[in-house]
Amino acid sequence: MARRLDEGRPAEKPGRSVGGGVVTADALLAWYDRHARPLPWRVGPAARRRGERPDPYRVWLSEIMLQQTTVAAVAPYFHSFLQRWPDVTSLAAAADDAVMAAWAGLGYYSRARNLIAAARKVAERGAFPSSAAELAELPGIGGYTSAAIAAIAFAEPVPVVDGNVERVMSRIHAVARPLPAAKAEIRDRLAPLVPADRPGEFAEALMDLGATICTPKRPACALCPWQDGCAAFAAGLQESFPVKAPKPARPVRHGLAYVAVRSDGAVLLRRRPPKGLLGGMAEVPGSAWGAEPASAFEPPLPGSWERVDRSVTHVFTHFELRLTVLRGDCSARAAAPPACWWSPPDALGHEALPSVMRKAISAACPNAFGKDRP
DNA sequence: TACACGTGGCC
DNA sequence: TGGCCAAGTGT
Repeated sequence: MARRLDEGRPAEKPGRSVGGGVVTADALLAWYDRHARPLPWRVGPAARRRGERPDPYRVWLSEIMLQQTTVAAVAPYFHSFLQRWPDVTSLAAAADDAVMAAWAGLGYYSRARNLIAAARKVAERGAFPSSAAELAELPGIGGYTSAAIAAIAFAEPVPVVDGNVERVMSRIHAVARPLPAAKAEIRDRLAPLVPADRPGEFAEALMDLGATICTPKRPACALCPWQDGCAAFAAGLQESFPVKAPKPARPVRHGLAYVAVRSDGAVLLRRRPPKGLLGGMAEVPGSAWGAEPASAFEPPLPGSWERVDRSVTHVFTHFELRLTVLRGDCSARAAAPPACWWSPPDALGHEALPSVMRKAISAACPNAFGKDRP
């Protein structure tokens, strides 16, 4: 357990100090007032001063999209969702597959399934709940997201702990316990710093600090408003925190993918099971994925199948997939097998195809897709 | 607690 | 180039 270096100091404003400077909400908010990132879903400090308040729908949508996903990847999806479904009522009324197709490419597809379910619950009850505890009852909203929405959209003074905050706080206090076990300690150390008047901006500020100054590699400590109170910096060990448990090795799995192409360019697709990996998304027919390369596997249609030169490699979080792609050319009259459908060229780009399946189709048909992703 | 769950960018 | 990383949640 890391010893608190600020033990015994007089309790004025909550915070810790090392070299005379102090870690306070005021210091961070003053930095944020000057350096807040302008983000599409954010009401910045200047707009807040003018009385503008965040829209809970936009805050919620952005927070779901941002789970384990970079700002750069989210921005175009956020804009396209907002244009198509400007409020929770319209999203609640959307067809499931339209939402899944709009989410395609962003990853972690259970988020999209939970997004639909949560939108319908909110539409049913009339509005978003305004407390972190109630928000956490909605599907797809856990400890981080409930706190973030409650703080940013409803000004509830709760500690908001994401990966950025874990990094910042683990450095400030030189937390020796590895993540994720240290999460409770970090939340407890953050809670007394949360200001009652600007809890949402405090959360946004801490995340901005982690994203732009207190970065994983080569943090810009010279620019940090909390530098004077940082135990890791004082010891010259800022890059040694946070301590993390080692990650397990990533196994390789193999599979076969059959890209059946009709003479008019339509591609044969089917729907994956609703839960699990890529749940509810579209795919080309293929074998199961296993540790050994598949030997014999029945094609979805009879005919001649030609192996595509380059197999497709795709890295998931917990395994690496190597797909052998086979292409078969079919007549315009070929019937789709049970539970499959032909997707015409002008529809293919609008299907709920995950990236790995777009790779497989592109390997067999290099011009199958235009630039139709957000 | 530990694992399943996507993707693309960076160095 | 391969490992790491990004505003986590559900089971």
